[in-house]
Amino acid sequence: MTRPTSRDVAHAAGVSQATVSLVLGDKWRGRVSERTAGLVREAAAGLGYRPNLAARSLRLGSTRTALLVVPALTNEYFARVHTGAARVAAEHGFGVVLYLSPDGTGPAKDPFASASAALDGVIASSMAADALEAIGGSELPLVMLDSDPAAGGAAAFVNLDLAGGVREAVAHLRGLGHRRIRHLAADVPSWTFRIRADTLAAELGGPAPDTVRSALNVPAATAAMERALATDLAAPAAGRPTAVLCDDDILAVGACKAARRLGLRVPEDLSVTGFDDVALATAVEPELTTVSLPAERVGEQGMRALLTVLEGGTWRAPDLPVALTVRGSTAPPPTGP
Amino acid sequence: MTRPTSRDVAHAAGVSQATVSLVLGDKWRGRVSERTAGLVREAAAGLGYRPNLAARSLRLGSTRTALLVVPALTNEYFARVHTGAARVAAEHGFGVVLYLSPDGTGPAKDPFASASAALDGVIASSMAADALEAIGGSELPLVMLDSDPAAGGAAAFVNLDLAGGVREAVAHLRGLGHRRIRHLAADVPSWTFRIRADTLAAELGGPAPDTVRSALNVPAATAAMERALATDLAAPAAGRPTAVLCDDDILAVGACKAARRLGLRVPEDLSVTGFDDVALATAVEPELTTVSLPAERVGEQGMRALLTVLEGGTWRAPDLPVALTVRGSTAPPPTGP
DNA sequence: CTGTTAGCGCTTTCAT
DNA sequence: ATGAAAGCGCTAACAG
Repeated sequence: MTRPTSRDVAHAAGVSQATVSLVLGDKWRGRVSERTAGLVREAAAGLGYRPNLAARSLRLGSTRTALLVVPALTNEYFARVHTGAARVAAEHGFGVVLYLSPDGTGPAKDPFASASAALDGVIASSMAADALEAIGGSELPLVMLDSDPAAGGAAAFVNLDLAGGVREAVAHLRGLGHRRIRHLAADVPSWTFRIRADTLAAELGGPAPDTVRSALNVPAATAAMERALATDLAAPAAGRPTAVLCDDDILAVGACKAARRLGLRVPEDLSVTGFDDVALATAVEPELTTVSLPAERVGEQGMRALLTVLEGGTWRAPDLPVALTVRGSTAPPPTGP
Repeated sequence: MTRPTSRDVAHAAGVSQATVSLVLGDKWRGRVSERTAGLVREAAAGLGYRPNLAARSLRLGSTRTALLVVPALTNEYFARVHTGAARVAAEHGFGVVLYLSPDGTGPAKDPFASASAALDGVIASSMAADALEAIGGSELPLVMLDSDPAAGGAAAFVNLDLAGGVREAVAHLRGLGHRRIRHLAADVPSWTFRIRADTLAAELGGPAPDTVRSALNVPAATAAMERALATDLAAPAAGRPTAVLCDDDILAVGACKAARRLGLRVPEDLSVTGFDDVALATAVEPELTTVSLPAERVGEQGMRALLTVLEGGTWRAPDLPVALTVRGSTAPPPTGP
């Protein structure tokens, strides 16, 4: 009752192992007769033959497996990136194994200590940069997601037009009449967030004066924003920020909660915009005006880029477009008293 | 500049390959001298040696890899199950590879078509039952999560005390004064939801009269509940359901949105309870009263169970306890007009 | 204590 | 058109 090997198939079909390999590897055109090929396939199916991947990898020297390095899957954005990457991988007979960077209690200190760590390449998010240090020495092809292209160090980059998203959000708020915009920034030292801050500063014509930082979870964002709002309310109303641009939907949700706790209505008293457009954005009320990011496409492109690099090619592509989705959390600022 | 093999290490250390294997495999006590062992480790470190997992798997016949079958990681519950499973796996030198069942566009039709599919065992959620059919023929050890233990077919089961959770929720609502409780059920043919319905029916002393079914996403739940509520409001107030027990936090969020759209306040006019206690539950307002499920523990236990089975052991454990977390979405029913 | 040897299941020349 | 044989890197008997 042990698993059938290619030798068993060969024996059953009355041919040699080599022939089995050719037929099943789809490399037999003109080298094996139609009839023999049929016999082999029948025998394989009959025995329920499955090639032993370990043996194949050993022989071929490649595992057809990519490592995806992200901070955590509980962040829906990354769950979607994974989905996209896994889909494209599967289409090409590749597998994806995850390495969750040590933000939480990541699975392993060293991605290569993990048993599945026989890898052909790595796809990594900028939010998992620290984890990459562990990989550092490795000579594997690397594709960076949402990272500073100028930084180099990777074989390919997949980026979103985040600057465009920020500009769209700012234009939307300005169009509504907002003059002073606060920035609720993610307190994460990652390029994907720095570019938001830099773009906002450029838009506002100077370093953003009203920046608040918060960890990437709702309670932290609520607390941070509550403090900021309390300060604002204590000061004269004139010139007070009337809108908050948030680095992430999670932060935006926190901002909304904070506003409501202090008796402010969203969007009548305070406008809020988010980033990502995950399910959360439409789960809350009011639904969030937010910059929609094509998370799955990021994963897909990342995998395509890696595949291309592995084939010796070069990967170049424009930034993925993003778009502001206007919903209920933004409105004109309150009119004077 | 090719990757060093154990032979290279042996050569560098001036010993044989076998000795290297013993030392690095930590099986050298009393068989190799301290000094030689040190030499080997030094040489390995110096060369940056990494064992070739494919070769090891081939030799050992086991891959130290488990397949985790879940519907989708974008559901935070399953992302957390994965986190738990991956942690325990890593502690034991195992890897976890994911198979997302075809609810969405799963990565592959056949989990074993995937390249990473050199597996020692499978851990599967009951919500991914269809995917298991594809695996059907396989002789791999199987651990089922949240599935009917009476159904058999698996080497081990990891279950939650969902019935206890339902009973707690009902008791809570009854204690507040609710007499008629509606059930917003997940329209998913999976044991984890059937047990909720069955327990509720038992509690109510008969088949739940006010059941509404919905797909597991916020918009669907909102729509389904909106319809139900509209009917209720058209009927006389007396005897109208005053509380909704939802199979999942996602559904509960939908129920809250529906209520608000029809001008009902939560919890003053309608009480709502959820299931899972994911981040969403505290992101919305009011925060959800919900049955908290230890998702990561489910993943951990699942992996432990599989490890035990792989070692030839038998796994038995009581259902994991759950607990109702009371927050703002439940209150006494409205008093008569 | 350490080295030699065989072989896991597969792919791929090279003969025939 | 097919078969024989070598070898990928590792581990586990068995010798010495």
